[in-house]
Amino acid sequence: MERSVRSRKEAASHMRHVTIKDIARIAGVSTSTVSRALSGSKELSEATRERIVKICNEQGYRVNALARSLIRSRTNVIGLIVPEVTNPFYAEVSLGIETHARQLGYNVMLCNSQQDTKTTEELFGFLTSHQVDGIILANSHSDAPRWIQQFAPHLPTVLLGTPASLSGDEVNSVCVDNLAGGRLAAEYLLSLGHRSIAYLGHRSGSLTHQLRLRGFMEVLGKEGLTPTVIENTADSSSIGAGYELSRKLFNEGCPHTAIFAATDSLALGAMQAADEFGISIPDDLSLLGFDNIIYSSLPKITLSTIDQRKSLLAEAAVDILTQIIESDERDEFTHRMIRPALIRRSSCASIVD
Amino acid sequence: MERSVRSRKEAASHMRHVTIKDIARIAGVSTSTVSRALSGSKELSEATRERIVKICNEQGYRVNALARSLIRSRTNVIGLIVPEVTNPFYAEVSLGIETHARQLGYNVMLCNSQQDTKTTEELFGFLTSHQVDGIILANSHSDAPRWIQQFAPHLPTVLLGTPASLSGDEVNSVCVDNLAGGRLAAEYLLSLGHRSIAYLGHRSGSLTHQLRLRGFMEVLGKEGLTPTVIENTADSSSIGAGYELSRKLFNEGCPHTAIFAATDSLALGAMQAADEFGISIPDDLSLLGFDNIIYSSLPKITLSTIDQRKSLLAEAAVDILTQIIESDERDEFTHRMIRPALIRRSSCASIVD
DNA sequence: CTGAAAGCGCTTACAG
DNA sequence: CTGAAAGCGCTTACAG
Repeated sequence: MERSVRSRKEAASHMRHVTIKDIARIAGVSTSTVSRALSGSKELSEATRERIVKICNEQGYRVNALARSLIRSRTNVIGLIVPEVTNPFYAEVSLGIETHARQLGYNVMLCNSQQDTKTTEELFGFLTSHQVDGIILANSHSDAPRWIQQFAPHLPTVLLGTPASLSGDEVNSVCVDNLAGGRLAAEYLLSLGHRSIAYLGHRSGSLTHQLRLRGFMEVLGKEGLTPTVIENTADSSSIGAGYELSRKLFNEGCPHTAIFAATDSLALGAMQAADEFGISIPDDLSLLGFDNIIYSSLPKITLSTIDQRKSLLAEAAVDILTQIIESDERDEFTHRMIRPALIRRSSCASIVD
Repeated sequence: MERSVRSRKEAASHMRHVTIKDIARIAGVSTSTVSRALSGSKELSEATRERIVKICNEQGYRVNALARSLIRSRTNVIGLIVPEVTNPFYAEVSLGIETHARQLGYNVMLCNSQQDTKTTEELFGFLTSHQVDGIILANSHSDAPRWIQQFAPHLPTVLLGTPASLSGDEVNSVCVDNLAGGRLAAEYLLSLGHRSIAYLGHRSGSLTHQLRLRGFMEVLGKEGLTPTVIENTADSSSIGAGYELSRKLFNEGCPHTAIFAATDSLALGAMQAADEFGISIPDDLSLLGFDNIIYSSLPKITLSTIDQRKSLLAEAAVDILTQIIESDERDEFTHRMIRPALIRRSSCASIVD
């Protein structure tokens, strides 16, 4: 009788999941014992635990993560908000975060904010509602620290990609050392013999860009050199922006032997423009990027660049976040810098006099 | 007394979330009423519902999705398993799926399987354990239909990217019409005047490739033409594979005026090889790809190709899945084909005699 | 070593 | 229109 009601239900909806109760009944023990057998609690005999585990496998039992999380008040999932996964930088970061998190026993819920503040706010709400243990916000918008403070004041969070402004902002952050990156770029170009260099696509509103430029100028300055800074007034460092800026530069008769672009995308735009102007890279002009997005390694592109080391960024973000989660520490804030790396491909050549 | 215990707890861990009980106490109603006010149940007076909603906002209340899902036995989250988000094809598909799902009130949990069977199995288990309402598996491996049947026999699922083998496989699927894509490629190349064409990188184990080739040959056949098929024995259609295959072809003195590559990545490899051999595209050789990955639109690349229309694929997959979820229908299987589109860029030229 | 009981934060018949 | 009660599937002190 009861059996028949049961099967009716099963037919109507998808198969009922087998629960801890079913296992308990079959094993002839209490649900507490089953629970303990599964949680690896060592306060029960090896014999029963094995028997129970065996039954679970036979029955295809899977713990209901919802119920478990509800009672443990831990979900072991962390939220990740990126502008768009289709951006290769964030795709790599996402993969790195997911992989590393899984190794540490966490799963990630990935959300695309489309670089929209309202959406970002909603996503924070959504993730909170799903009781994530923490959130990583990957974003280089200068308001990002504020978003974190407003939208998730009580949750462990880390900001990936922008340095949190130097003081006052109570957020954890991970980013590449942009200052060092700028220096690295200058040293490399200098070592190749370049002395007349343009810095392409500086967005003065971007903290990241500011730091890159500062490091770059610092090193050139020691040689008594000053780069020509080409400002980007658009609001993103797109290929298109790099193209427009470079066209203008080439039209005016570019006097430089090398261009350091604020990002790889800008450099890609510069390549396109150079192509149209019959300027050969690197024979006529050396071109150095920043980011090392996947595109840059493509055949026919092979852009030399400064690597952001996305997997290190990803790992550091996960490490910091999980430490906060597991230590319950909310009064300290850590800022981690990753050392950038020079990637030599074929877009820079040395000047032979 | 109780108060002081409470605040101690708050200090120790992160702030306790405000629950439905707190709201009920403040509003002077029962938790049932609060619940009803939030679920939009219309069986309560507009006055109280407004009052309750106001209190919820003031208190920053957010429903606990875990508890709600547990009792509703619906999570409104769908699982998505892709090989790797860093693959631009899957990045676009992921973004499309997340965006469309969110519009329909679903959230997605994205997992990277790294194209590994064991990982795939674990991910199915993980998602099941998290009680997702359904799973989309984006994968072009020919075993994919079997994975679905084995790992998620009782869950709504859809396979994106491969056609489920024509009968027997009880899975839902969405993919581009590869046969039509092959035809489209042939028609285009023919219209440009090409008569001696190579089909580059055919993997005979791939159902997708088989269909592309069949459509391609069908149209050429009508003109009495047969393409030279260059087999790819490697297990993936990488840029590297395309490069190696093309090098060999060019070394042997390529007699063709056009190459149709089985995928864009292969075409990219062909570009690289052509560059090295001093073969100009499209002046000396026309090159047509398949997929339309983002790379193909990059400056200096501008590959003509057959578009897989990822956003349509994504939407169709979500639509099918949510319909199954909401209808509880488990005995029908739908296979949706998306029409491919020709993208003309600059890698194909017409032959002038 | 094992079980009964309480409870995580909700929702939803069932009464009124 | 509203409340008391049961229950979703688990875990974890508390007893024994």
